[in-house]
Amino acid sequence: MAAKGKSRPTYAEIAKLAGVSEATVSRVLNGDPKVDSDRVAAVNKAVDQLGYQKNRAAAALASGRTGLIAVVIDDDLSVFQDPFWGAVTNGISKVLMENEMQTLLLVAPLDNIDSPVAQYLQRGEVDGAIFLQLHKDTLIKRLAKQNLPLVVNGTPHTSNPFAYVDSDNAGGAFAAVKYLVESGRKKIAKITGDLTNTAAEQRLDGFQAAVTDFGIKIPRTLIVEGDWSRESGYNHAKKLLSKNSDIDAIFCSNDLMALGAITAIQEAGKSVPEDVAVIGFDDSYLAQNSHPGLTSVRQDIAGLGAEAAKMILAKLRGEEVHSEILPCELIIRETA
Amino acid sequence: MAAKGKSRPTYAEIAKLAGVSEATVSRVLNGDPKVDSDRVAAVNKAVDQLGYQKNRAAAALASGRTGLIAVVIDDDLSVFQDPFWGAVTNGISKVLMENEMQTLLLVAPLDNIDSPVAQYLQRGEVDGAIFLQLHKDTLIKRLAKQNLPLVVNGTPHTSNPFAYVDSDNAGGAFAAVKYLVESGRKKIAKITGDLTNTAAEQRLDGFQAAVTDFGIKIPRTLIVEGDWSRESGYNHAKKLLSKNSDIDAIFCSNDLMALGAITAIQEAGKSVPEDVAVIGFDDSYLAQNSHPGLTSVRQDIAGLGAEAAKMILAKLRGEEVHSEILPCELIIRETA
DNA sequence: CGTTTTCGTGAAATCGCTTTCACGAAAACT
DNA sequence: AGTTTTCGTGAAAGCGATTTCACGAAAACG
Repeated sequence: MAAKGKSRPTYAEIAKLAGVSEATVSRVLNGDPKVDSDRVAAVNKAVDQLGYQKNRAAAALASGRTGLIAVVIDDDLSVFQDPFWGAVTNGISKVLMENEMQTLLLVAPLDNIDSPVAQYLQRGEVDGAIFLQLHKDTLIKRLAKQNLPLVVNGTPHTSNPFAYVDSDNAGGAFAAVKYLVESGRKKIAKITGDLTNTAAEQRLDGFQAAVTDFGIKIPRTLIVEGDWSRESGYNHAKKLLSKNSDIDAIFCSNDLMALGAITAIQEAGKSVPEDVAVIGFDDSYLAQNSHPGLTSVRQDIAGLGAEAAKMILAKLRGEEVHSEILPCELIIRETA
Repeated sequence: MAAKGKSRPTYAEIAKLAGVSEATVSRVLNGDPKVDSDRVAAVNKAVDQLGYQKNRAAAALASGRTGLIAVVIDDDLSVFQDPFWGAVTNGISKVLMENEMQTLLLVAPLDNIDSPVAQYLQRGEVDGAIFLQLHKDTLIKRLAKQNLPLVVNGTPHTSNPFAYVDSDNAGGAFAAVKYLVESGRKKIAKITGDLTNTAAEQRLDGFQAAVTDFGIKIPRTLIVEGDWSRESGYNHAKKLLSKNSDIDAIFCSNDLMALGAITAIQEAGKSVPEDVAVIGFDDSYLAQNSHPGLTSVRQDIAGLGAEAAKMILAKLRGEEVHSEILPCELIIRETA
């Protein structure tokens, strides 16, 4: 009576072939250590022989674990305009896949705490979540309270007990300034990102730490707040240069503003890097393909994703997880 | 005896509260039209009252439908370096989510037909798949044979019955050339992409169609094959200019090569666009943020994703699906 | 008005795996 | 040697939906 159809094999067949119970099959397939090794071998052999592959839905229903990790992206931020988050997601996906977990992409506005995404996450349809660049942490807090394992990419504002991964923004900024100082620059301007953003804040902190460390005096007026856009880099640089003709370097908190600054510098009749050196941040596609080549601080983007994934996996295993800060590297090209 | 715990409600509770059977609950929740309207109302009311949310795993096990669509990305192509695929994925995700489906991200090398990804797809753990930029179609063919609904993003080589979405590459190229001709350019060079790629091919076709249409003569030597890289744009442009000092426009099959070409033109002591006009393709982040602003052919990237998603959904509904070609738009900036 | 269809409905089987529980055998204790 | 623990194992009870099937009532038929 046994269906010899084309349908995929189940535990029943494996159990019969291996001469054990279905319970034992389950134990073997889930790596339970206390199964007699002969039986383990028998089951594995049967599995191979039948070309068995587990039905995830059934496993999920029975165990309550879906094998899915959500990558949550705030739509508002037009996150995918920049390849940055794509690369991070890529890194996440790779590590998860190696661990037989899958990546579920959740792109949606996160403003509303009762949005479909929020509901989805609370419904237990994923085993964990990785948030990319989160601002408001109301949702996160709630989810954390519900014991959904989660990891944040980027430093959260509040000192909540969220595990997070981030680049060493301050360290990267420090290295950039160090390099500028060592190449003889004295009057270094800084165009920050939107300072409500922790990354922008940290990059500024690193700048100031370096300035202090190297004992150079930078007047307050040389530090201005941009908004990450090319225009903001252009406008700020223009203003800075008109008021301070002796500026010999501008450090921008991202590449886009750096490119804007370069345009402003050139329009002011000065050359880069001879008159004014420029350093960006991110070592984005833009920096890599600009002309002249933009010197920039590179983040370990794939690493950011990979670490986040590893952290989630560790959490699922019930391990204690600590936040991680990944080092940045200064990539020297032509503008500094 | 009924557990009044915190666990989520199930059909059993809804059925009891609404005074109907579980079967009817299922019918209502799945939109079966032939249920008495009073009962529909009763069930809906109970659902609201209990704050019920369906358990996907259970539904998946029972129905064989997972509610998941895979977005398959070939890792080889470092697809996420360019925000293009991220944007497409974003578009897909949005449409799927509106239809209560989720996006499963599968990033992996697709060379091996027995790779984990391939297995995963064949295992029926997703209801359908959208392939981004696929080259070898061995895997696709096999999956199609297994009746996995799938849609390809980008025109496949073979004239297989795969449904696909693509931009009107030829049309976009045609428009670019038309614009060049209308602004008085006579000697237009073309740097193509890697011609094993269908998009590169189509962009060349469009170029040639326009050239023929407008009755201008372009010597063979003005059409060269690049490889999408900045260097290839630079090198080809340099060579072209040295041999043909009267070139007054270069149309490149992507933005990166266009930027390379601009550098070459400027190094040759000519100005853009006065001496030589340049048009790129993709209207990428790069084009939008270059200086001078790069004139480029924009694809409807989000539309590409959205259409692909809609096509998959239609296929799931059992509808006949036809491939779609989305129009491109010439974005005029400063280089032409 | 009797007979055949159609229609809405509920009971119950099912999807394939996980996990609790109980049990006998072996190991570790008095 | 007798008792208590530990250990590996299988039977069986879920997990929470979907779907088939059969049934009575209503509609349509002759």
